[in-house]
Amino acid sequence: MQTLLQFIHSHPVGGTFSKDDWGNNDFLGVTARIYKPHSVICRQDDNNDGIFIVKSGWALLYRGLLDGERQIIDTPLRGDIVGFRSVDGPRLASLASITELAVYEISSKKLVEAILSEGRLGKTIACSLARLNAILAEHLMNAGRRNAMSRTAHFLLELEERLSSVGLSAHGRYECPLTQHELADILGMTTVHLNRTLGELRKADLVAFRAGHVEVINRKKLVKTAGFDSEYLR
Amino acid sequence: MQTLLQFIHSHPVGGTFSKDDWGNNDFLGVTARIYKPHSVICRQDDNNDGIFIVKSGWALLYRGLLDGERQIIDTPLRGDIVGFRSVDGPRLASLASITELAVYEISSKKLVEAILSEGRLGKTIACSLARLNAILAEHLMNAGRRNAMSRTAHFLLELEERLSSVGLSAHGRYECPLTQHELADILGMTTVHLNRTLGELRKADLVAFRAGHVEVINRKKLVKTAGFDSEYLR
DNA sequence: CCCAAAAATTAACTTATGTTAGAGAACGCT
DNA sequence: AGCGTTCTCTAACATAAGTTAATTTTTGGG
Repeated sequence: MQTLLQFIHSHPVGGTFSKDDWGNNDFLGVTARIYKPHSVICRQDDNNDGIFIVKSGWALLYRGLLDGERQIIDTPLRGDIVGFRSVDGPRLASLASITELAVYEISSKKLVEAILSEGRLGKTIACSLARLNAILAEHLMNAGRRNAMSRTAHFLLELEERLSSVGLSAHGRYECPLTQHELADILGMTTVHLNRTLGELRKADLVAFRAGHVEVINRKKLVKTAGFDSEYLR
Repeated sequence: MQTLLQFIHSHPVGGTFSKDDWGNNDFLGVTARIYKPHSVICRQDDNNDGIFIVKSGWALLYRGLLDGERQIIDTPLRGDIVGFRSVDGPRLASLASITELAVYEISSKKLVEAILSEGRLGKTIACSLARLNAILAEHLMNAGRRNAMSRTAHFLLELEERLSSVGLSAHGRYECPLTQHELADILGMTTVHLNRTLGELRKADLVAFRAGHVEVINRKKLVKTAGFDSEYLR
């Protein structure tokens, strides 16, 4: 079985983890786990304090409203950190797997201890969180200031970029196991309207999203309609 | 003049900074600055790498789209950190003062050096970023899944809570120098519609926002229409 | 290979929010 | 105190996106 050390060493993504980050703690308390597709890894409002680092697979991080609606906050991908909070307290969001999902788990307390004794780790985590910040800020732009078409285009380009940086996309093609319903939840719109929008994007020969597969057809036009600049993902 | 040390020590907000955080670095390279109202502190796409910690005053952190529209990402308040990036590169957002704004500035490189040598600082920054993440995630909920009325209600309650935690609000009242135009940019809607919405909130005796002053009138009903739970701000 | 369930698609209709335009109110100079 | 500028507020109208509902297609288990 691959250790967190090996994983982090071989996938310098999300926060560019490296061996030195963990100093002499030697990964005490880190557990590797595999979840089945469509299982709930942790629930909003729960009081356990585990933090997850995605090893492989697709997941959804989401928050529910009182009326039963939910908004997907992010789709954590390989190397991303999930569940780090500034203070003790219940979880702010739920995490569910879409595909089979492999993660490393570590308790919040252990991680904080490790950060305190090893400056490099603190830097790594801070950088990873700063990147997540940038992604969330861009999603906020999407939700607030872009229409359905450019919003959808923008997110499909973001996914391509993020997947490509971890070796899961090439030549404008990638596998995306999200249903239209899930994608609509991410983009803060209705399934029906997303479907209309995907149709338009296809008809305009910009991107095609069918059967779990995304294909960028006319990148130049797509980037333009999306108003996409990948800088925020660096 | 107050030093960053003293400030951070006396305002354990945002990331609960404390004296030890800075170890033996003794705040080298930290500058205190004061900006006039309505000045631009830093610009999106600029290449300087300064990081700001807000000491007092109101500011807007925003990102512009190509078509000239902008989305306000956050309103950094006392104790908040602005501008930390995961990698070198141009700024992702602009920062502008609304009122007179006092900040501490430190170069990104210096801050990273300090983090590397002092674990506590890394923890502090990471926690502060985690809190900002939670705030952005909640704004995303707002933009994606709440209508104009609950969105507005939610943000006014958030401001109250954040200001209250730094001693700038009490008894459901606080000063808020934002114009309706700025508030609309934050909430991702038009000035006209925000105006309508504020009118409704006033007529329903939930909150009143007039002349730079906010007053919560019926908290219980307001919290309910907003679907507000302050946990994410802790 | 078939069937049930889930996902995608389309259509008709409704509604929340955007747009444009203008008038009144407040603010900040000089 | 006056005057221009920036805010606030309203109204009439336009439209993107939501709702409901039904049909077709795909998927996965037995």
